[in-house]
Amino acid sequence: MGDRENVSGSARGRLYERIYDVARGIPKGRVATYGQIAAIVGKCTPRQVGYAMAAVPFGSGVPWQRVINARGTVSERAGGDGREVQRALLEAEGVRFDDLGRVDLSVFGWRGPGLKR
DNA sequence: AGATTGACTGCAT
DNA sequence: CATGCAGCCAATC
Repeated sequence: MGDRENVSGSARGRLYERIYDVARGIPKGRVATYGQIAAIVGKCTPRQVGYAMAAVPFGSGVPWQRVINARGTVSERAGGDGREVQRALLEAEGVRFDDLGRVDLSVFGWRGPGLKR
């Protein structure tokens, strides 16, 4: 059978799978930026991370909500809604947002794989 | 093969 | 803090 690496219908894994793997490494109650993920994965830019996150299948086990932009804000993605859902999920994990809807990356920002706190 | 878009980043104004 | 511009690379048309 042709091994076509068919991941969830569309898109080949490879790069995506690598990004998902890093995303799964984000501890609960912490958030990482697209640039951070890209740096850990290597050979990939924040755009690709964002693109990969947009392609995350629902319930795939990837904490896509823990991935936000470098400004500590939640990006407004296609569809318009969902941004508030992401915030609710993060708050449920212990991440605190300020009145402007921003997260203090110096406190909740993930420092990297294996490095906790 | 070329043009367009995109859950980004960083710096300049 | 808002807006604009350049760099970046993969997916889509």
